[in-house]
Amino acid sequence: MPFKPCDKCSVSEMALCNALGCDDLKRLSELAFEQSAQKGETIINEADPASYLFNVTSGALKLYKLLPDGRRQITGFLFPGDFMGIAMNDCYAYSAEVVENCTLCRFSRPKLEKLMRDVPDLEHRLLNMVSNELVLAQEQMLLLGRKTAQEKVASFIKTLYERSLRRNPLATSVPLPMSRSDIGDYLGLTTETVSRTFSALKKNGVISIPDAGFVQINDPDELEDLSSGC
Amino acid sequence: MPFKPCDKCSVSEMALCNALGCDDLKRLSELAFEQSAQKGETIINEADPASYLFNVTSGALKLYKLLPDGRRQITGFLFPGDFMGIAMNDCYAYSAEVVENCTLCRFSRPKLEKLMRDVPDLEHRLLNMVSNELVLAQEQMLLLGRKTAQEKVASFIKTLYERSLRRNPLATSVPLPMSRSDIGDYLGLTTETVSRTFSALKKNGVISIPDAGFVQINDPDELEDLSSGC
DNA sequence: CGCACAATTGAAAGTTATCAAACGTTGTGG
DNA sequence: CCACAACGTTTGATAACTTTCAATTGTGCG
Repeated sequence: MPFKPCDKCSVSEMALCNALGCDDLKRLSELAFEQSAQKGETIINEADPASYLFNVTSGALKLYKLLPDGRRQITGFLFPGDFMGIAMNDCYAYSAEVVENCTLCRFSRPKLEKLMRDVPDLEHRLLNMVSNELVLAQEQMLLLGRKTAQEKVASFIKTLYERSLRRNPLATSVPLPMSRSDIGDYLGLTTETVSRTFSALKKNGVISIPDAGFVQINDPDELEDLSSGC
Repeated sequence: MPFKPCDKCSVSEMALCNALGCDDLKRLSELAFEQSAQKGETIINEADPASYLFNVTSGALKLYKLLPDGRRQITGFLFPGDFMGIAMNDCYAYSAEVVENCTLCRFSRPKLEKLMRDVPDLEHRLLNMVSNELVLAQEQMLLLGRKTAQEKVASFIKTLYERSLRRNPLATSVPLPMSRSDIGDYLGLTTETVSRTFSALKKNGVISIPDAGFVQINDPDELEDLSSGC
C-alpha cells in the first residue's frame, strides 16, 4: 500500500487527490482545510463569489438552483469523493445544502489555481472530474426531458444502487438519505408523484423499504428495464 | 492586432486556441485537421470510441442522446467557437449531427493530450470551456425539470437572442436554423407544443417570424419575464 | 408544377400536478 | 416513558397541462 501523506482524506482514491505523486499530494494537502457540517446547513449560495472548491469526504449534499417564484431544481446529490464549486464568471452556479452530516475538504480557489500551474497533473485530474460530471449532466437531461415518472424513479434508484455496489459489491440495501421532496426536485416531479411511484414499485415487488432511509433492490433486472422503458 | 498563426480558424478568440501564445498556437494548429460537413451528416456516434475532439468554426450542429425506443433528447446546439467530443470511459457520450452546413477543426485526442502535457495553458483553457459547459447543462436541467412549455420556449429564444447580440449588438432578427422537432427534443416538448407556443408568442407580439429560419424579438423585456415565470 | 416534408391547428386522451386529508415518524418536554 | 407537536409520507379526488392522433396548410426542391 502506498504511503498517503494526505491524512485528512479517506477517499483519496476517488477524489481530487487521486493520481498525484507523494510530493504533489503533500503540497495539495497543505492547502486543504477540513470542515464539517450538519444536516440542513447551506455551504454555498448561488451567485456568491466562488472563493472555494470543495471535496466531499463523508456524508451527502444536494446542489440546487431556484426560479424567482421558488420552484427548485436539484442538479445533483454529492457523496464522498465528489467535488463542488465549479463556477462561471467567478460566481457559484448553484447552492449547496447538507443532506446528511458531512465532512468536506475545502480549497481556496486562487491557491488551488496557483498550485495547478505548478502541478499539471492536478489540473488534468480536475478536467477529468469535470468532464465526467458533464457526461452525467447530459444523462440527467435525457431523464428530465424524455422519461416518464416511473422511468425517472427507476433510473434514480438504479443509479444509487450501482453507486452502492461499487462501494460494497454484495449490498442489496441502498441508503436513501434524501426526502421525497428532494427526489422530486431532482427528477422534475412532485413529492406526491415520487411517493406514488415508490408505492407502485413496492407493489410490483421490484423494491422494498425495510427501514426508512433505505431501499432494497429485489429485482435489479426489472429495475434496469423500467429505467429506460424496455 | 496580434499575429494569428492559426489560419484555419476565424473564431480563435472564442475557441480552444484562445489564450495561447504564438508558439503554442502554432503547435496546436499543426494538429488541427480542417473538415467540412453537410446538413444531416452524422459526425460522431454515441458509444463510439472517442478518437477526436472537435471545434466548430462555422455552421451549426446538434448533440443528442437516444432511449432504446427512439425517444431523443438534444443536449445542446453547437455554434462557431463551441467544442465537442467530451467522453467518459473513452467513448462519446452523445451523437452529433449537422444542422447547418459547417466546418470543424478536428484534433486527434491522443495527440492533443500529449500537447496538453507540454502546454498547460491548453489544458487550462479546455478546463474552462468544460466548466462553462457544465454550468450551462445545469441551467438546462432547471429548464427541463421545472419550467412550463411557455417558459421553456421563451428561455430558448432568449438564449439564442443573447448569443446573437454578442456577435452583433444591433441585431433584432435571430437565426433559427433548427426544426420545430429539434427544438422540442431540446426542450422536452413535442413538435406540436413548440409550434403552438411560438404561435402564442407571435399573437402576444413578443416575437415575429419575418422569414422561415429567423425570429425577430419585438419585446426583449417581456421575453425575459416569460422565460422565468415572473 | 407538383411532390415530399415541415409546420400549424384542432379535438380528445393521458399523465402528472394540485388540493386535501389521513397516516407515520421523529424529537422534545412534561 | 409517554404524549404531543411538527414534519414528512402516503393516498385519494379532481384539474390542468401537455401529448397524442388527425387533418390542413405552408415551404423547399427536383
